[in-house]
Formats: sequence, structure tokens, C-alpha cells
Amino acid sequence: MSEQEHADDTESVTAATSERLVELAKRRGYFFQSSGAYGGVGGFYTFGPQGAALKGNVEDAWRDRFAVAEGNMEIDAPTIMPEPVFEASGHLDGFDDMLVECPECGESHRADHVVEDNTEYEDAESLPIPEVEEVIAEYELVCPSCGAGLAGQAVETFNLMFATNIGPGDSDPGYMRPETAQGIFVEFPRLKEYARNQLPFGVTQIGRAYRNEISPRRSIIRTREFTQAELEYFIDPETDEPDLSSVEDVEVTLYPASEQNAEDGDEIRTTIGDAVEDGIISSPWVAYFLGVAKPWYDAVGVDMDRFRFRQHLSGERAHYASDCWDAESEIDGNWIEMAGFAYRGDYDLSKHGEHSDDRFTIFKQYDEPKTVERATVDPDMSYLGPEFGGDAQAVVQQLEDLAARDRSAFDGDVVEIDLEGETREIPVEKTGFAVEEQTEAGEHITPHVIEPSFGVDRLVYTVLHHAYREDEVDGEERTYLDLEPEVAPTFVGVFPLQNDDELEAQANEIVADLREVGLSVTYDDSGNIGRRYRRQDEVGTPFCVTVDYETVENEETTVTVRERDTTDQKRLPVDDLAETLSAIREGDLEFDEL
RNA sequence: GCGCGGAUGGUCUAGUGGUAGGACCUGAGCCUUCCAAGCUCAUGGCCCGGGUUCAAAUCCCGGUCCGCGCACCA
Repeated sequence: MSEQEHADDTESVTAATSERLVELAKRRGYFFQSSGAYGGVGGFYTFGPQGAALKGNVEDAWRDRFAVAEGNMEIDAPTIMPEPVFEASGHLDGFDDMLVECPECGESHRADHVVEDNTEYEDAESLPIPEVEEVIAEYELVCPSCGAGLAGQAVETFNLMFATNIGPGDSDPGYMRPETAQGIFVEFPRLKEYARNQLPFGVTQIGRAYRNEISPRRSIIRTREFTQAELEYFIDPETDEPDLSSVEDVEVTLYPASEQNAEDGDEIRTTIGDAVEDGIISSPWVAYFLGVAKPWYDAVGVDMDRFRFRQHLSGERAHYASDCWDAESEIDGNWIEMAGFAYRGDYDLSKHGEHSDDRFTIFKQYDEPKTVERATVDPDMSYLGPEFGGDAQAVVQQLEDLAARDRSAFDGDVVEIDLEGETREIPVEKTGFAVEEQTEAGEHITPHVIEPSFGVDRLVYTVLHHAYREDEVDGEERTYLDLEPEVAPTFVGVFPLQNDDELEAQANEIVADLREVGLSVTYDDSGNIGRRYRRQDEVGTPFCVTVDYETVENEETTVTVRERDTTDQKRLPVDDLAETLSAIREGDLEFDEL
């Protein structure tokens, strides 16, 4: 077999897993194309009963670890926000792609890239559309694919945000958020109050985000509406350091940019502590969250042999990030991004501070108050008002600026200011100029942000894919999902061995008992017992309880408990059942220990 | 958005210019003392819109959706 044939063969085998998984997902209610009755719509999926439960469990696990256990605050912001938010965040401009279509071959190309690659223009993206069209015509630029002239072709913009109107008319444009993060940043002034103005603090959000992708692909891996679980962790970059003691021994597989660029570069197996010490991960904060994330991914069922952290190459980083690592999982031989851990610096808070009326800063007290000399003005408005009319406020502004900048300007009898190109004189006595000693208790600083941002749908897909198993039981083929008990949609199935009033009554009692303690239970009395086991195997239910004749005949009431992966059975007293299964669900007990 | 391929019950699939068959699943019943058994019965389908034709699920055109490649993924 040739190398090529062998590769094809391998691919078809792995791709088969994805195909079977997608088929299982449809059939058993994990996820499926939405709006199918109307022909479906690209990039939108509905999570069915099993999928919604799995996803909810994953979200709960995330909340437990990244909000509750870390002492962070969770919020729930709207998915639609007004245009100015995205002007500030940079999504309105930065999210705009200029596309030009070739009249010959039909290929679409980034117009700004075509211009930058073939002219002396360096930042074509910032040019207005008509100008880009002019440049293309002027330089007689051609299609990179086929060489046909592009002059005269319209340059279209495509913004990946879904646009809408807030209220009637189109005077108030709004957008579906392209990431949940902005919902947190925008509320920073209030959130810092809830944190009692103390850094560091973290805010989490689990919610939907929307991107009008040009071409959604690979089932729920790339969709137009998806769920993110994000943490924005705000720190004082001068003084805050993470406590790495709890994560320094966590072993990780890292794929740094330097290795990706190297000829024979490879992944590095190391620990969080060593990676920081060796400078592989430059930000200890990013390292901290990688260290928290890895065991968490393990716990929800990601195969650690198919998991790594990959550093972004310099060219692939977002406009806001100074360093970024992705958590990646391997699916069918491809690595897919499940989370990004970005050091966003003060980018977002600074932008919102500039664009809005609020302060996106934290007041940081000095250890000792500082005494500073400061020149101030307290203008006599009864003079300035009549003298300058509508310009009076501008004059006051100028005086304040001047006092701060050059107090010697107030040395004489008059101060000269420039008003719309005209020099005007103001008597110093009318300006209230004074040099005073002031004590400053601290300063306003803009916190830096570390953002662990998780894609929930991709994680759910990975968990299902990594859990997919095929084996044989007594010579019969079996498909099952090796889901962690913590995230499995259904925790236990309860069956009467046969259709028999007494067995059914007993089984129903057990169902009620188990539900009483909060377990997710399903009851099934259809078909023979083997079929029912296989049904639960296929959706990943970790345990099945069967009521048989021994249960109802013997003195001590007992049932069999069957474990999914091994199909092993143990007999347990009904009285302890709820407690025992709860303990397993919580991870305090193993089936083997029974 | 471009190119290639595809679309038949819930799922997987056969099929022909003359209105569709199978397997599995599902439901009802029988049987059954722990792993997809058996028997009987039942529900359920040609992606959408045009065109050609006496007749279109089938041929042609357009669309939608899916998969792959290109581009895109802040």
C-alpha cells in the first residue's frame, strides 16, 4: 500500500467516527440542524434533550470551577448592544472585511490585502471604500488567482456582526454581540463597585454570541450562534501576581510559537511552574488559568492525550491581545480551538473609557499620601461671561490646561490665550490663579485583563467525540459514550426486569427516590433488558438499576446496579441506593469500591 | 462567496420517465427470571420552486441544506 493510500485509509476510519457521532447525535437527540422543517439554515443547531442536558452540565461544571471556586462574580448581559459599544471595542471597523470579487474566476479576495501586497500602501484597511476602488483601478491590480484585471469591480464590505435596529426606525442601530466579553467590559464601572474597588477581581458570563460566518462548517464546530463561557479577570499590572502554588505541578503539553515556527519544532511536555520559570509562558496570569483549565478539561471528559495548549503566532493574534494561548483538542486528526487565554492588557477598558462618559479605572491608594504643588485656576465667570459670551467655557478650559502646562504664563498682569486664531488677553486677577499644595491619596489606574474564553459547543463536541466507543459484549457489537458521570445527561436508568406489576411498582418507587435526591433518572420497561441497556449505553448513561424477582421476594430488598463501560453488575440494598449513587455522582465513591 | 460531490420514513440505504422497497429504530400485543433474541400487527419517506413531458422522486434550470477544497475565522 502506498503512502498516499495509507493516509486516505486512516482518514476514512477517523472520519467515520465523526459521521457516526453526528448520526448518533441526530438520532438520540444530542444536536441537529435547526429549522429543518423549513429547509434548515446554515450554521444554526438545536441541542436536543440529551445535548441540552449535557451542555447544561458542562456549563454548571464551568461555573463551579471558574466562578464559584475562584470567588469570581457571574453576570448575565444582553446579547444585543448599541452601536457605540462596538465602535469603542473596535468590532465595527476591525470586524469589517473588504472583499472584491474577480469578474473572471469568481474568487473573492480581501481588497485591502490585494492593495497592500501590490502597492506601497501599508494600512489599506483604514482607507475608505471608494479610495480602495480607485487605488485598484489606478494601479491596474489583478486577481491573485487568475490574473484578470480587478479595475471597476465593486469593493464590498462584509461585517461579521448581525445588525439590527433597536426600536422603530433605523436611527438606533444595534448588533448581536460577537463575543460575550463586551457585556462585561461595558458594565465595568458598576462591577468594580460590587468588587468594592479592589483589584484583582474576576467577572464571568456564560451566554450566546453571534457571528455571521461566511461559511459555517463541521457541524457544531463553527456556527453562527454559539455559547461562550468567559472570564474577565481584572488585575493591577504593577502589583498583582497570581499564586501559582496550586497549579505549578500541573503537567501540560505546550506548543509555543517558537516551536511552530521551527523546522523540526515539536510540542513540549512540562509543568506550569517550569513553563513560567523557563519563560515559555510569559504571563504568569495566563499560566495560572492554563493550570486551572487543564485538570478541568480532564474532569469533564476531554482525552488528555488529544489535548494541548498552543500559542498564537504573532500574525494570528486579535487586535487586543498581546499574548494568547489556545486550548486545543484533536478531532479526526485536526486540532480545533476550544478556548483562548488572552492577555488583553488595558485595551478594552481604555477604549470604553475614551468612548463613553464613564470612568473605566480603579482608584488605587498610595501607601503614603503624596503632597504635590499644583497650579489651579478659579475663573471669575462674571467677568468671562460678558466678555466672551458663548466661548467662555472654552476659555476656562484653556486656562485650566495652561495652568497645568505652563504656570509661568500667569506671571504677568495678563494671560494670553488663543481663541480661534485670535490672541486674547485676560487679567490674571480674573483667572483666580493660585499655586496650592495638595495631598493625593492615590491615582486612577486602568486594570489589565486576562481573558480565558471557552467555546462551550466545541467542548461539547469534543467531549462526545472523545467519549465515542465501539466494543463487543457477548459477541454483539455495542456503541456507547464513555461520558463522565458529572456531565452525562442521564445519570441512571431504572428498569423492571420484565413486564410485571410488582416489579414495575418497585421500580417506579426507586425512580421517585432517586429523583428526590436530585439525580437525573430515566425509566424504561420496553423490550427486553438487553435492549434497554444498549439504549442507555448509546446516550452515555453511566449506571442502570434493574429490579428483578430477587428484589421483591427476598427479605432484604436489593437491586442490581450495572456499570456502563464494563457492564459489570453489583447487588445493592435499595435503602442505600440513593445515597450511594449520589456519592458516585459527586465523585466521592467509585463503582469498583462497592 | 467560488469550485466539486451529495440530499429517498426517526436513522442508514435500494431504486426506475409510469406515484417507492429493505434494514434498524419506534409503538401495540405475545413471549421472556439480566445484555440489541423470536413471532404478529402498526406508524412513517422521494429537500424546495420552476421547466421539459401525456406522465418527473427520476431529466434540465434555480434555490436551500450537508460534506470537502479555496477564501474567511477580528
